[in-house]
Amino acid sequence: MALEHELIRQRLHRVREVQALGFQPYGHRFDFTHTVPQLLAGYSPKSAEELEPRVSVRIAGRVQTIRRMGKAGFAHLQQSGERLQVYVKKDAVSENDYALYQALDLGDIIGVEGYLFRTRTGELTVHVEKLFFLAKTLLGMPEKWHGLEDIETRYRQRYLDMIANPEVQRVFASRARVIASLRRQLDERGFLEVETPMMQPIYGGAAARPFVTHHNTLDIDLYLRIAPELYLKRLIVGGLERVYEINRNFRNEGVSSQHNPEFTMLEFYQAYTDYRGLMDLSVELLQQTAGEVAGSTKVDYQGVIIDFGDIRRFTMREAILEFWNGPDKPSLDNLRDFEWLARHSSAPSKGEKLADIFERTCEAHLVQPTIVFDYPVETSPLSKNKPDEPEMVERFEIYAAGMEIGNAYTELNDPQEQRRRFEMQLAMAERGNVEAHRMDEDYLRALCYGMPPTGGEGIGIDRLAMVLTNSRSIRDVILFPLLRPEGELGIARAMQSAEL
RNA sequence: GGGCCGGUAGCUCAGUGGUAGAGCAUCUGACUUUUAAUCAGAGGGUCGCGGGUUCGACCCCCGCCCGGCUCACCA
Repeated sequence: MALEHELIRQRLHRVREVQALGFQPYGHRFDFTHTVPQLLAGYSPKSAEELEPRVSVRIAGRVQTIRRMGKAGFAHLQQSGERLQVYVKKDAVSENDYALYQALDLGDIIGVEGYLFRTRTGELTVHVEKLFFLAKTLLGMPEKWHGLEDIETRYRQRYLDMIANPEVQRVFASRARVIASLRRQLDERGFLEVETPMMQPIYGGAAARPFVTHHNTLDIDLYLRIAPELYLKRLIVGGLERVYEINRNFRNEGVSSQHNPEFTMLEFYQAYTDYRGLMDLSVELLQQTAGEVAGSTKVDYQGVIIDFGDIRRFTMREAILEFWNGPDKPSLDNLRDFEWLARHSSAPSKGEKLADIFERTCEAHLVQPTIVFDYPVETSPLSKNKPDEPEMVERFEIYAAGMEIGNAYTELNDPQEQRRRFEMQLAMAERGNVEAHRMDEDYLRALCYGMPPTGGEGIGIDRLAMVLTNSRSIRDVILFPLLRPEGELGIARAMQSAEL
């Protein structure tokens, strides 16, 4: 018989025991005076003498350790990833409370009432006078020394990961601070937060394959958005001159340590500026966010200090020259020459060849925060041409830790040119590019009403959070990353057969 | 999708072509300031799944499932 099965039986028996002592195995409200982190922060610096007169506390938490020694014992209660010790002495509590202490299992959630003191070894501890039972665990906790290390289990059962690996909670707290910081900075600058459709009849705003779903009553297929861009720019047409949205995008593509099929993007649009203005704004946003989240513009990422205080800027062609590694180093003129580009890339068009060479030559080297600007028109169907070089557009990307974390451009607001760009994309689609942009007539119509000159930018929240939390995989900053389903667990059956 | 690596007790991991192991956790007992508490004893396994080879397979072979890394693609 499986242990898990047996353990559930044992634990259900414990539930009876707890009830027999007059406690509810799944309690109701518990009013506490402090959280564990509050007590640790407030009283860790205090000496034993400073804990007089007695400081009375009521706290709740999950039992993480138990050391029983006959007529007394210790336990650690964990809350928000931090642990505080409690001491239960037979003489100091009621008979029932001591019996409850004897019946506790690792993982149970309890409350205690008592006062603070320091043990002989100096650890801040609650001297317990009263116990409360709040919730029973029926399954075993991960091992106390190594914790939960199996990566698959950590992602599938994130709650266990958080119990066993308290630093995980801190990562997600930092992720929340990234979002809060960006939101506050944009609000302060007069940007309005909006929400646009996630289910779209025509997808667009990025080069990606979509997820398809179906609405029954209307009997239409809809696409989960790959980007909110075209809706946000409709709002610019309508006069919301500074808008932003922070929410999920969905792209039906590969999964990797840098890609999850659903991911969080900040997109913001500002009328009457251009990509140069956005470069300056981006630098401010990133420096401020790094400072708030990591405590400094210099952050340690996998052993390398990444400095958001010093963000370099290269044109795409300059970046290729800068990071070219090997013989046959090109000149700037080479990078404008179709023949030279064709010798170094098999991508279909001149601009795609340049972008292809850039990605292969530079991306891995862009560890320090870097703005790369001026992109080929073929790869940027929604960006405005450079006036003096129409085959290039006013676009930049922000790289850090070898990843693209931002993408911005002067928005194309000429509807005739936009129409031609869509047609160019349709031609690319005919040649087999499954990610080429679709014709969006409704968006064209909006542009026909006149969109002010505008700069727009997207920042990948997950990747930024990776850099600022020193996380190696995007799955470490997404609470429930996409995994293949596990199949039947059999736990319902085990619980059923263990029922008393 | 390709290549490489992994899946053994609840957790962390050993293991060998010949009856499946350790530590922690669990259960029983001792212990009134311990802290990876300690001490004595006990239980717990379809060795990811399915085939094959073999007198005999956790181990060798084939297929499949799940995960990690990496390449391709993408942000």
